[in-house]
Amino acid sequence: MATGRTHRPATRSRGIPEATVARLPLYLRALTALSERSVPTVSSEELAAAAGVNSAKLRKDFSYLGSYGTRGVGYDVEYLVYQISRELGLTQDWPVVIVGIGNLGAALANYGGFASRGFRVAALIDADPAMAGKPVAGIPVQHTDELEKIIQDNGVSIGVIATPAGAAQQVCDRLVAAGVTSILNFAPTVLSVPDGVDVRKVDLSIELQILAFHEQRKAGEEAGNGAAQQAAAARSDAADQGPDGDVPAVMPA
Amino acid sequence: MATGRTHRPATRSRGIPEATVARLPLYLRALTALSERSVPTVSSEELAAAAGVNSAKLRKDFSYLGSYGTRGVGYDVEYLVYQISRELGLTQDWPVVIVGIGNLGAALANYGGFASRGFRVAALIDADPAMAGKPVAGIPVQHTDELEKIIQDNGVSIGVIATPAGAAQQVCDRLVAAGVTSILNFAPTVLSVPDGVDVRKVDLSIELQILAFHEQRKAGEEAGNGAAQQAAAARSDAADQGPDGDVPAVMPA
DNA sequence: CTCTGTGAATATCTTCACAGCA
DNA sequence: TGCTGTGAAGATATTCACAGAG
Repeated sequence: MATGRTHRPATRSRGIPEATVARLPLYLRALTALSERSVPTVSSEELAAAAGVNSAKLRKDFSYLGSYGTRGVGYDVEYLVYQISRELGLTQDWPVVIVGIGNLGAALANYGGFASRGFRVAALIDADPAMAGKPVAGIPVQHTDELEKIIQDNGVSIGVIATPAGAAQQVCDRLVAAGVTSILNFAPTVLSVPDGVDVRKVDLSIELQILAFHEQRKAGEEAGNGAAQQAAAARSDAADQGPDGDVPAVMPA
Repeated sequence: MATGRTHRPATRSRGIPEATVARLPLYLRALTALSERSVPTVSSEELAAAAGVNSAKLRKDFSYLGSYGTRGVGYDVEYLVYQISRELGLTQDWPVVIVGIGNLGAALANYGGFASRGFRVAALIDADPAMAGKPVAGIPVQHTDELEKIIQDNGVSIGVIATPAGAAQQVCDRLVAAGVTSILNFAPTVLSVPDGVDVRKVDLSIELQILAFHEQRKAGEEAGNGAAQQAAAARSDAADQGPDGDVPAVMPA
């Protein structure tokens, strides 16, 4: 099955574009904050500002979910929180395992945001026998030998890989064989998985390199400008994780 | 405010599309691995497989950099490593500060991939006075009061924020005021920055939510199928930022 | 012949701009 | 009115498919 070329048509899962799905968590976070402040409704303009996107995009995104707003008024915060949560599948509980309990794995285990939204750390797994039984974030680390059993006993379908790069593919294979179909990969490697398994990666080094690229370009273009330029407060804001506006590129003063 | 309409033409930094820039680090990693194995040349097909992308995309990406390949042969590994490194600005040294030395900050400080490619941890900064002076990853933590001085003395233009969400914007403002123009944000908040400052974010919780969305859909579509995968159903795959597709691409033995 | 480089065709995403409901 | 919802336009990104260099 080497050179796949199964060429799926990119298949936006149901009818919701992938780009929209990636923004839903952002909206949800902003809405949750509003909800905690007991704000009853928001306009697309306000919510968009809070989420760091433009309002037309937000409205278009919501239009894929249905018509949950009221013209002339805005969106009901609580209702929207519920709808987005449901759409994202956060109304159910997702047991997650973290494999590789080094510095990063431990940090992830301790990360509060984990538990907050439907995700529950079902187990911590590490290959080092010395770690076995040692509690991290209140959860005892288990040995890799138990991996398959843990996955099955807990009905885990989401796995987080925080091992060194060299071990990642092997761990991945075992997770998938045991039934995991979604993987969040922190190891700096490309993982091969069968069709039907989702992989997302988080890679510090790649992010820094992308920043360096733009940084270098800034230095080159402003070619003489030294330090902090208090650009007229223009306060654009970092939108998506990816393409944020930036790029002064001969800014039109 | 929001509706600035400054409408810069999206300005792909020079002429290199953002999507291509985001993949260059991936290619570079694959090439570096080949280089270490002393492989002299690669075809677009092989390199694409190693990087987890399709070969047409890779060739198109490289075409933005110039014509560095040889028809009928492939690409010279060493040469390409050099060209991509230069394009990404990795031939120079980038001092980086990490602000917020909790579990995550400490993990990042210890992360090897940091130093590997032109990035150097110039300083660790934390608001907790009790942390001051304590070495993490061999680097003594300094107090937030020193932030501006550290940035200026070291000529830092890239900052990493690993503080709690509540402190992130404030830290961000100080970094920017001190001269930082690229920020990697690990805090689960949207940061506002002036024009000309790049922000990229890494957010565990968002990634998990995106996986949950697809996971839910899988469960729904296969609707009767119990455990193991092997769904014939339509497949989406890791999209967005992690454009490693399904990519079986097993090494051609 | 093989494999790059690229125009052209698609597919996807973003933004505009405005009809029309509350 | 004020704001949502959305067709249509515009911008990016991906993929195809093949001319042509080596």
